[in-house]
Amino acid sequence: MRPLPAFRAFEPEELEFIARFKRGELVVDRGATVLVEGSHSPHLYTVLSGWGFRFKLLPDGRRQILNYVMPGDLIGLQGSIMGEMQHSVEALSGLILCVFERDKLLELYSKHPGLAYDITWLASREERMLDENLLSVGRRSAIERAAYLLAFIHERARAGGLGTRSRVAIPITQQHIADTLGLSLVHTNKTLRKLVQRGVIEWRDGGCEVVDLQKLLYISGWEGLDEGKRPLV
Amino acid sequence: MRPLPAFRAFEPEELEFIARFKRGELVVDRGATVLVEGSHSPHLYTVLSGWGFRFKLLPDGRRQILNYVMPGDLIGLQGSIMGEMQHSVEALSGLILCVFERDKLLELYSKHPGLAYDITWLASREERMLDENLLSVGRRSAIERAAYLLAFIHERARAGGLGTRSRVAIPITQQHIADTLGLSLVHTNKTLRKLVQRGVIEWRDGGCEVVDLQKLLYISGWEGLDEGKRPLV
DNA sequence: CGAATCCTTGATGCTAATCAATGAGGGTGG
DNA sequence: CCACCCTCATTGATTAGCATCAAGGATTCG
Repeated sequence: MRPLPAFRAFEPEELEFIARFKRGELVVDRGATVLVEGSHSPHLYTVLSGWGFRFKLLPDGRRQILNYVMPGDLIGLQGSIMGEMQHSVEALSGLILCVFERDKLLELYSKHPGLAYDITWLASREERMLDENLLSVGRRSAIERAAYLLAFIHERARAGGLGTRSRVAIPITQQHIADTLGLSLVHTNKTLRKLVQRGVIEWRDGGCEVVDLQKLLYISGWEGLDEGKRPLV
Repeated sequence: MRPLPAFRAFEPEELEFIARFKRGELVVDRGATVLVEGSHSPHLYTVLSGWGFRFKLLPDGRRQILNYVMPGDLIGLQGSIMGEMQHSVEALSGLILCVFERDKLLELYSKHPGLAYDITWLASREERMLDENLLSVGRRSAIERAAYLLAFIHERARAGGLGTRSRVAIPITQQHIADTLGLSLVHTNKTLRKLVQRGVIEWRDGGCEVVDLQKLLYISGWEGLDEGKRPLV
């Protein structure tokens, strides 16, 4: 994954530290829960392959999906830094994770300021994505939200090297989209049908694909992702 | 502010570095904009006193307030780390800011890993607050959202040492609340009236005060803030 | 073949948006 | 000092967007 154009180049000693920092790999099945709200995980993970999502639940079961996780994303940082996980993470597809020891995070901060900075970069980027999602859920109409979300996921996936030739199969159900947008399942379905009818997306066999990104961006009123090189811890 | 029970103790050399890191103080009037979306600010700030809010705008003027900033909060980190501000910040009251040089952030990371860790802690905490706000806007009803928001602001302010004897005057208009909750001004007013009638909050002269925190928490279905010691950069 | 999961569609009702208007301070300039 | 304006809060009437209810179809899997 490192050679991908999206990722910054690392120093040899940084790579060496990361290799030592790494504890092992974890394979998670589709639908399994990786991290649970309220738990104290001794680990921190980097996604090597697959898709997942972060979410929170209300006591009565209402679910809000906060963001999606894709290869290169760090998960469990909040739990490592603040003690207790405040959200859960579930696998959308089979997931391979690189496992890190939470306790070694302090060592990373003292010995590798460049990597520490990268971690802050990732945290900052997550915040940026959340800001945009909150804007969407709070102020955009149903169709704008749906268009924004799909364009956003599509762009992120493309930037991370997923899919082939501008096409990405997004492994998601309409229930996930509904829980991300803060809409009901039924209304989400009706909204997505409109996008399909306008020919901007296609929906097939348990997933979705963006057909016309430009039109999707236009509907959402969003300008698209604009990230330079990013770190990969 | 440092002696407050909410903040962690620092080492003398850390304090010394922070003092050198500090560039000066900035006084901002109520209603003024501190940081603008799209700009490249050479500075990073810590709030010394006053209230403000972070927000984003859609091209047609719809506004979403993302979070509130209070004494001890760091603002502009996103801009410093990722280059361009992706949100704006406006002063809700008169604001005094401690100004830091963006360029010295790298030096901080190399020489003071403890402080670097603190900055990540703060970023992580911001993410946690955003997660909770997103859950609120996406999945809670109007009255739950309003109750949650006011309880949340109240608790944060109390934890930061604002107000006296469990009472805090929150310097906010109903338009701000509406733009935070993703509701219209009219509906927000009607919802707040219900909270006033139930005797859980009071609304007076351009602000709001929580009267019965327990009942407010009950209405919102939220369990309250639970932070231990926090850093203050 | 029955069960489970996911998608789809129509009917109905409620929550919240929009429209419209009024009132209560506070500040400013004549 | 008062008339005017501006901001903010408030309230009623109407409309629209979305939720909820209900049911059925398609596909996969054991």
